[in-house]
Amino acid sequence: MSCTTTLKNKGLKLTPQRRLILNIIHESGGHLTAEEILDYVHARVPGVNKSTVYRTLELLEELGCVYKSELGDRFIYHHAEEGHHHHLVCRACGKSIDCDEDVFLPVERALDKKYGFQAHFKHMVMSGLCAECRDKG
Amino acid sequence: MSCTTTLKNKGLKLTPQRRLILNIIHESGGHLTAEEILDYVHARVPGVNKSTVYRTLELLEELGCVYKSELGDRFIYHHAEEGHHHHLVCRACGKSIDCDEDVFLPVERALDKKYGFQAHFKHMVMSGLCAECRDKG
DNA sequence: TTTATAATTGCAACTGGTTGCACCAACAAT
DNA sequence: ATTGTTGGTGCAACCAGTTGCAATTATAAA
Ligand SMILES: [Mn+2]
Ligand SMILES: [Mn+2]
Ligand SMILES: [Zn+2]
Ligand SMILES: [Zn+2]
Repeated sequence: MSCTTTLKNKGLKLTPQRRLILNIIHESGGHLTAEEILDYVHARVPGVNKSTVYRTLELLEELGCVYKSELGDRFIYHHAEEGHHHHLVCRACGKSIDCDEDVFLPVERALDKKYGFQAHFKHMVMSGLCAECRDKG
Repeated sequence: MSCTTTLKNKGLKLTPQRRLILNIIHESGGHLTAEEILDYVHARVPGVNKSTVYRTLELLEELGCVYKSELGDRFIYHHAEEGHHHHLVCRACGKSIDCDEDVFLPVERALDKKYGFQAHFKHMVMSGLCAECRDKG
């Protein structure tokens, strides 16, 4: 479902500020921090308040329109309708490998079967050792 | 390996402040926020500075002595030598289900096989729908 | 012991992000 | 058209957590 209809279905409004923030995340193709988004917003419409931006990001995440992922020491935002994938980040060399979205299917099935729990793993960022760094160290 | 030897092996010191923080996390049995840890530290030794506490928590996490997990809107610290498990948190009713640590083994094996990437999933907190709430909604 | 080196802490200033609140805009009911 | 209600924004004060730095401590070399 599109962000626009998700908002409307909940009686929420697609204000100019929200449209602007959604456009910025969408055009970027993913991986913007809140601070970067705030900068882009100010570059286009200087008057928008930072609390509006942070509140909008929180709202969009709760609605499932964007995903928030912990990447190293910061958080990045990713449009939910972009191509789905995960990231493997090497803690030794810092390299990031794109990862197929299906690797978590066995976990989702096991959690459902054992606990009746319905979980979805979206745009996960995993820290670990890449093949090269593992062979060295 | 124990925290003490991990520190010594890296030329780092087990100062009274660090020992105190480790004891607090260990005795709690897990799930303390940084702010709660800071409060417990001040209750025992009022002079310790907050920057020391935050820097110590960051250090212990990097060393792998404690795990930091995102639980809802806050972060909790968990002693690495406590019993290993994960948490399933229902986003509808808030209930937390303890989860077997082995559920991520298929993912760890798949990442290793497909990408040569070595990842370890420790004390994960997963958001989703529990059985009861799924049946209702 | 004396000196050099590196680790650690406390302090104070700073910053990213949050919160309470008054005002404003959209919309529905009368 | 008027009123009532709900949602959204800007503003300013606030707070948790970070950072730079000088002073302190432990350790090792001379
Ligand atoms: Mn991505
Ligand atoms: Mn736990
Ligand atoms: Zn690597
Ligand atoms: Zn539930």
